[in-house]
Amino acid sequence: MATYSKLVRIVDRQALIDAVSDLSSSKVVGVDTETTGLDPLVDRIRLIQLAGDRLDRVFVVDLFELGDACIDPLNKFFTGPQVKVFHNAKFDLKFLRRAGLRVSPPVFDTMIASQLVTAGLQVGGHGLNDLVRQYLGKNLDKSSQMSDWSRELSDEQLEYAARDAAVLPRLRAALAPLLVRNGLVDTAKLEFDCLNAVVDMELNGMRLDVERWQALTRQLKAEMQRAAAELQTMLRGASVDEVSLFGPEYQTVNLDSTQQVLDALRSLGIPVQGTSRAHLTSLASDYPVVAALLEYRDIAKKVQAFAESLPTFVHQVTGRIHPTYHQLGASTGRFSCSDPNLQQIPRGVEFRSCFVPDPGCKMVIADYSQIELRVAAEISKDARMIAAYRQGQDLHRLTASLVTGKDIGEVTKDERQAAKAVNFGLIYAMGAAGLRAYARDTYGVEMTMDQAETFRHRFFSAYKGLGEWHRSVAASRQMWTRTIGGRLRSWRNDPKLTGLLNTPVQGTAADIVKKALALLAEALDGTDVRIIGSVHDEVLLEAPASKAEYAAELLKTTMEKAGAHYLKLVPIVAEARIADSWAEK
DNA sequence: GGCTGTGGTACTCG
DNA sequence: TCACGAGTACCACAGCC
Repeated sequence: MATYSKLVRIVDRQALIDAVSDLSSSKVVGVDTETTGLDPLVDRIRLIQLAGDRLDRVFVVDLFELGDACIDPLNKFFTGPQVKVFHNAKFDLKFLRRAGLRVSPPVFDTMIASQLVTAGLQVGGHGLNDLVRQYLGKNLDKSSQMSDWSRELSDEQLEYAARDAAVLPRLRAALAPLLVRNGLVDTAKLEFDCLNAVVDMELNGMRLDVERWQALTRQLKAEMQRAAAELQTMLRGASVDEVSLFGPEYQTVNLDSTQQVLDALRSLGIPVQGTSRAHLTSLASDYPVVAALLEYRDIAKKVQAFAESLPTFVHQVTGRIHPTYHQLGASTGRFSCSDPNLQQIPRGVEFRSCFVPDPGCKMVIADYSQIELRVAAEISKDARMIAAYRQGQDLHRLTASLVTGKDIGEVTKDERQAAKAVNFGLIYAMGAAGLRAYARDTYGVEMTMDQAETFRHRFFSAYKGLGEWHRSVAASRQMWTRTIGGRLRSWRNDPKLTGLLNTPVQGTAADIVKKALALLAEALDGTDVRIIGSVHDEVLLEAPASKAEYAAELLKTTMEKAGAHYLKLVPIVAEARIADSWAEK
């Protein structure tokens, strides 16, 4: 598949300067890299391929030949006005950054563009080869992809490298009209603009106080063993004689097997439907063995999923944890995170206090205040919610006063807590039964079925706009939704009402966080304040102690500015703090 | 008997 | 029995050599 006529291998500085000059005639330049491995913290870039859309040549820059002589000319190009087209830009940007090269917008990522236009519908892959096949009707030979790029390069390798870059401007030309047609230009720009922040978060990672973590792990494991032994004895209650006859090894239950645990509970005469927490909580007060099981589960989860696994992710070179952020990992537009998933580290102080800044540094942490409720107020245009937020009122307290009939000043702590469950549950059209269960399990709030029904009724009498929004979405029978920023999600089969309501709210919150990250990456470029993580409504920075105040102020104002970019009726508030670990409030 | 992949369950987060 | 969105660990099972 010939997509270019000439491959120009660049091995000296002057040739590179000439090449960059030639490329200035192109508005769009495909960029790809070949690296000696997959880890930007260990491996190195061998080649950078540049393919201008107005040239029939592809420049293949050999970094092993050029060394640091490439930095200035390439930085001139990468900060220039041309659209730099990548496929899976995050991968290349991380390696480029490590080589001292920073790419400024405009950037176009064909993988992200493809994910956006399919809007959450599964359509096969978004690999480069998938896109070339789909949009250009050709097949790419990827056989050189995993070849050894650290030695003398064969013609075949060079051709492969050039071809991957050459195809990118053409892919962009195919994808850009689809973004336009689907109203996704702003969303695409948002995603492209926050690439540098994602690169920051992955390259910087977070520091784990390993000794502290290991001490925690030892303690949790001891607790787990105690809990397991106790539970094991209680589960064998019906067959104590057998145990005394055949020894303690007899009839042990695999505590991690729901099947065996269920059988054991039933053989004790306990009427269990399933072994999930929802089934068990109501039985815990009557059956000590059930309480023991819940306690064991609690500790076992912490040991197995977190305590033992996290240290395996500490990087050999940096000593930090570098997770992978999946920019479009969730179909609402949120990030997902893996290897490890730092977005689900338990909230408890004992865990989060192990995440610490480097010596001499502070963590600067900010989160949005009730962002989803605020977005729901904006989308539904509910007059009462909007007024409350404009006046800086506490919405949970307001809801408590509306459903109890009390004055705002007389609302108790417990009532406010109950109202939290009411707010979060009911904005997405939860039923009374669901509300009751949700309030109990999530907030420890007990309410009768009648109370739940009454709360629900009063809630929608108070927030009429919210109810109207629910009715209009239910009546629309739409197969798609959009966030305020225009992000699209489509369904193949009839979506549930709750999904139709939740997606634009969660997605708009994601738009806001991404906008904040994009602004931050730009504002912090060239400083020693680092973006180290993001958890849905929270952004974490690490800064030298002397700059922590500045960073906190910048973080708060930037996050609020991002909110104001999307929300016009409701103010968005972010709260920042300076801390010596992730745990401090 | 041991390996791999898959689906289900349970639990963590916002 | 739980509003939405995720990832991971574990078990159970099917299919394979």
